[in-house]
Amino acid sequence: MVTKDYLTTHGIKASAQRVAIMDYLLTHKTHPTVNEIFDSLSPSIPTLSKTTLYNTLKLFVEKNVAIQLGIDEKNARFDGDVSQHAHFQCSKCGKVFDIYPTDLPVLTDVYRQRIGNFKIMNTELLYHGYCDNCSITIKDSNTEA
Amino acid sequence: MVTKDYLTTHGIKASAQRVAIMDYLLTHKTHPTVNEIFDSLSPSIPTLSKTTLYNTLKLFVEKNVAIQLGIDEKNARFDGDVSQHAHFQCSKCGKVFDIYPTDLPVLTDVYRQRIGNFKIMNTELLYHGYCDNCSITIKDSNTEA
DNA sequence: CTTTGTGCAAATTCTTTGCACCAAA
DNA sequence: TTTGGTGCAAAGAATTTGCACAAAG
Repeated sequence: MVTKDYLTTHGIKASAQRVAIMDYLLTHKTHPTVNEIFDSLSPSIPTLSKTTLYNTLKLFVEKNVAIQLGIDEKNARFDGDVSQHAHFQCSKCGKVFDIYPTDLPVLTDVYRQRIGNFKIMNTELLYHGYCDNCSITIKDSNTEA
Repeated sequence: MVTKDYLTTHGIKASAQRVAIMDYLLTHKTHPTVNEIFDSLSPSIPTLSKTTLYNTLKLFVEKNVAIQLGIDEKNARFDGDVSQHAHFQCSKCGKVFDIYPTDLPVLTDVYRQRIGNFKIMNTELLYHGYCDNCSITIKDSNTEA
């Protein structure tokens, strides 16, 4: 299985849980919260615990096979796409979307530099606003959360 | 007092608590957490409650006299500087620094645009790494948190 | 009075920790 | 065996909620 190799390549010992979690991240590019991952994997791995999820996701971030997003003020969200890209969260529906550098006027230069004497290890570009779908409906109703 | 006018100008009714909190934000550009603000103001306003802090900060963000930062995964942090600027958090000491566009190669163009069909209301550019001070000490010790 | 702000206490939610059990090398 | 992974239950921390009292118009 590819995911297993992907983990071992990055210095992570494979286990059924870890493979399942990595699989989930690579398959569902929805920037899931811990709970969302848990709810999705629980049926197939009934014994799965939140503790393992937290442990594993922390490990993934340390080993650079996942990133933790700061875009959602409520929950930690995770992304198995570690390539350089920005995120957009809709303030109405809460969904998080990927925005790749090609969609942006200028961006890549800003990344991974030294600013003054600060050594930058990683960069996060976040946008909040209204997505395609909610930009329209927001005019009709005030059904904000 | 200037702060009081500042609040009323932005459609916020002034109260002793609100003025004190806004004052704190404008004076201490340290991107404080709720607890930091609470600990600082408690001595002078002994009855101050966290509830009021949460209420007030939420109100400030809604009225655009403060922004809530997503840079710190642990706690919400607030900034009374609503001008466009980026933030850097040191992974070692935890301090948050302001980075203004002039310090960056390109930045302002990226802001406040429409990307595809998304309507962007606000933008946050976050950097994680090691600050001036910790860039040096990190070589000597492994005293990471 | 009437509306709005404040703050205590309790409840919720998210995350971490301690410890015992399991599995693989 | 020995080491490392898993998961339950409890603890901890941050934030929200319900409600009563106080303040201002």
